[in-house]
Amino acid sequence: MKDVAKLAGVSTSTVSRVISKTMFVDDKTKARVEEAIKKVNYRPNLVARGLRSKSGNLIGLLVPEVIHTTFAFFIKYIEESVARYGFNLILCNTHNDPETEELFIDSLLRRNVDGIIFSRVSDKSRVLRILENTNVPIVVIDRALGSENVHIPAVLLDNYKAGCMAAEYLVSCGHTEIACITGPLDILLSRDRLEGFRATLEKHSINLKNELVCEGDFKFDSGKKAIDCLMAAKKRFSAVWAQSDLMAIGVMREFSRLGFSLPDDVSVIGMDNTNLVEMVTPTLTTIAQPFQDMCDTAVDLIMRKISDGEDILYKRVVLDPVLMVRESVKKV
Amino acid sequence: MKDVAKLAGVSTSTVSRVISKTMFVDDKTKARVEEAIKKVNYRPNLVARGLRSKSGNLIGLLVPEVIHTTFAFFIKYIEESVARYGFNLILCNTHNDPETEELFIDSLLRRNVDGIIFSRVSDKSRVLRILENTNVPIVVIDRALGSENVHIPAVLLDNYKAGCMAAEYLVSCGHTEIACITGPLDILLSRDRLEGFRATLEKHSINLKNELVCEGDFKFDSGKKAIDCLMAAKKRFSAVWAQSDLMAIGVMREFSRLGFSLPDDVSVIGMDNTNLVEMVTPTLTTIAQPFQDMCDTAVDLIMRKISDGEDILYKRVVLDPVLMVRESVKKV
DNA sequence: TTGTAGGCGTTATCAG
DNA sequence: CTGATAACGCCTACAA
Repeated sequence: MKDVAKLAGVSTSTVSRVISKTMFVDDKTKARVEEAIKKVNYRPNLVARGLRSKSGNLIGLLVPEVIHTTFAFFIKYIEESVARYGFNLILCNTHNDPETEELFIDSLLRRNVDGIIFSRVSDKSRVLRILENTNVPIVVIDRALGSENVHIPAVLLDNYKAGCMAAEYLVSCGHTEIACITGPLDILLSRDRLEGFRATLEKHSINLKNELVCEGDFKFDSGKKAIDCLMAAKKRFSAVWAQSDLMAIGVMREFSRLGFSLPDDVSVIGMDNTNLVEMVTPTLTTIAQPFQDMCDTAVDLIMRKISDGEDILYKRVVLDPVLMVRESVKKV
Repeated sequence: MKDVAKLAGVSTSTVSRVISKTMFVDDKTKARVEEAIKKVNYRPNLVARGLRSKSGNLIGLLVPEVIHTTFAFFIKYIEESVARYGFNLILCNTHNDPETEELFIDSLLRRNVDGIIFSRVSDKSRVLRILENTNVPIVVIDRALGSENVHIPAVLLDNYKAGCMAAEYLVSCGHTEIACITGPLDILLSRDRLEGFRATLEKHSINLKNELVCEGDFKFDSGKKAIDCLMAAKKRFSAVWAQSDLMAIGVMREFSRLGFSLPDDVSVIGMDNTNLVEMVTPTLTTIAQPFQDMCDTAVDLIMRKISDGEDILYKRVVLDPVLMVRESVKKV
């Protein structure tokens, strides 16, 4: 910067002003400065800027896992979205471990990040308290903070409605004996989905028997295990909703292994609409999450807070799921 | 920091020394300082540290894509690896676009990152030249810089050997009429794999006909398309190697759709060993990439350069693929 | 419109 | 072993 200033015959403050475009600079000097900038190929140092102005155009993203889950979508779309704003993304894989979570949060705050996006927070309140006591904009994405009486803006899916849609579709296809494989039931969204599912079935005078509800963990293996469980208990059902595509595919895979033919012998509907749905046979009917919308919304909230100081504290955006019909559900 | 110093009755330099553990401090004063640190809950600001010492414990990672590809593994393992060193990761999705790539590199350098890991570089030389002219440690992972006469350390898979292993296994299962779906042939590793594959078949007196070689793009759809192509041309073959799991699964999916039974009618072997391999029916035999090894090696190289100043400039680590036998290849 | 000077929170250099 | 003091590179009052 000094070099530029010298070359252009101005002071560093003028150079700074030309770069930040925050004050009026005489066109002629501006031109000279810009030329000098090009000549020495000057690039403002973002660390120094971050130190001085407490804003280094950085966003932190915390996810509990990276591979082959819905979080990959959050990572992708959030990175793309912040990049559009000229920001960089610091990615933190918390492994769902509260301690790791806390460490990362600490790091991010010490880096003066401009915002933090959380996809899934563990329910440990110490992290939440840290977050409440900072003025760095925070947005939670994908997972509501349930009982905790904490006010952090969130971008969420209408999970209750997702359950309704899954049920409605299965019923419309003529199914009456229906099973459900949920996510971990200590997670609010799993319960919301189940409630919507159950309520809608009841609306159609179908009782979702408890013995046909299995708790999974959203992963592939738990879909397989759930089917093993149900089959071992000789339960009867013609359709099953798995609350994640991975589990749904686990279900399909296990039925195949057991010699069932899909969707003739049993119908499966998933949730998420990951890329996997087109890769299996039959292709998977599923409830889509609007990942990109969710991510864009989350980033927008942060950016608005940053630039306008807009009060997003009590904002809570709820987006709608979408039914994606493919081949894995049979009309009976 | 000032507060801590005041509370402990020392100067800020002493506080700094206690934190960085770089010089000897009297045990008693050290204890006082540490107590004061706890008392005011002091956390060193990483931006200021980054500015002063030009090292903010940050690593930049550039990938061409995030979702459902092998890059997800790189992201996961590299994040985990740098986290073990107490570093954070800045994730940049370049979309394979040279301009975006350049922008990100620029950003990273201006942030004084301690190192940059590239998984796939586009062949545009301007980026490479930037990288050569900086003293920030760089490691390329996964994709060699071919013809370019550029010296950047790299962590690579022995792709030639991968081709050999795929061929060897198919031959050992009795196949003699074999097809291959490659990655983009302007990428060196695709060619390496094909050459190893072809050479090994020839060693067994099998000629890999050009009409049985299809160029894909590593993605799911191109696997499907390749099969359409081969079938339309009424080619005969009993086994096919796809140079990525995604394409292999595209192949399987397309065969299923066309009414073939797998692996009885045709055998498929993939490459990568992604999580998908267990999700399809039949499960996919594949050539595994040691993703975690590759990532750990890449990060280790960078860290050694950072801490010991070790000269990694001409280092080139080549790791071996591993055959993973599952159900998708039939012995004939 | 432009220059000067001070400081953002650390660390490094140099005395003591 | 410890304390001043000066930077790191930039931004921003304040003054001119």
